[in-house]
Amino acid sequence: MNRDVCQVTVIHEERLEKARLTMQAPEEVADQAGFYKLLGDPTRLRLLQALAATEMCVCDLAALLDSTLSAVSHQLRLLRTAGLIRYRKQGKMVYYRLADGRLAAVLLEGQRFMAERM
Amino acid sequence: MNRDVCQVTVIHEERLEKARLTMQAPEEVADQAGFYKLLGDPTRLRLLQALAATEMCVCDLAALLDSTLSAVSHQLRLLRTAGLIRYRKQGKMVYYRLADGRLAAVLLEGQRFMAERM
DNA sequence: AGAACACTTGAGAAACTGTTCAACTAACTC
DNA sequence: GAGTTAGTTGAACAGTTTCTCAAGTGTTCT
Repeated sequence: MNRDVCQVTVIHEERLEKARLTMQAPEEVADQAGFYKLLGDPTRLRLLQALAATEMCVCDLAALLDSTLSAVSHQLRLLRTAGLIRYRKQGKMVYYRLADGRLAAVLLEGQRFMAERM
Repeated sequence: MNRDVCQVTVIHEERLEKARLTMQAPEEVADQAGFYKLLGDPTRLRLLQALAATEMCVCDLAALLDSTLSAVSHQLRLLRTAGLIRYRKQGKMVYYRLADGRLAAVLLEGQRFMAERM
């Protein structure tokens, strides 16, 4: 954080104004960045891609990612508390699924974006 | 990483098969997660949102984010080497812009997703 | 040439992240 | 009840990230 005042010389004040219009408020930016941060880890992204296909229990997910129950459970908790996934208990098993079908759409759009650029 | 073999019991083999179809290959997942990771930092996300509005020099961006030239330059380098932004030099100033208009679309879709969920 | 400006870069510190391991809960089985 | 299985949780550790500070580059100005 800066001391008191921004000492940096502003060159194009009109561009700053234009940019301020399209930018989100600080709190919204934090939420948005938090969302992307969750997608920004390979383990979590694979979990989400898997759950986009079908509901699965933790055991399945651990086997699919060739990981441990513990590691998967920790990551599922993060996705869960962020509201990206939901779960239901059945006996001693816990089934996870995407909370929102539109998340699958967002993931697909991200894949398309990466695939199409050169 | 696991030792040799996955000791986890697979409960629903058919679900794993279904999931494997929608999931990306490991290398693609890494790229995709790397992309989201870049968006997952408030400073970088604000830079991208700003550049989605208009081309700007580093000085402008530092003033806009109330940050330092150094901090902004470090983050711009990450976005630059990832190919998300480009720059042109004009005299002693460096103007940055989004490399791809579709990135602005992706950012907007992300905002819409966050805004619409309850 | 020398000073000023816009920006970049490397190193270091502080904070954060993701995994592992061990201990735990809760449900099912014998 | 004792044992097993599915899953969660907390602590600890290794690795990563982001900022700051100081030093550097290259361009403009006088």
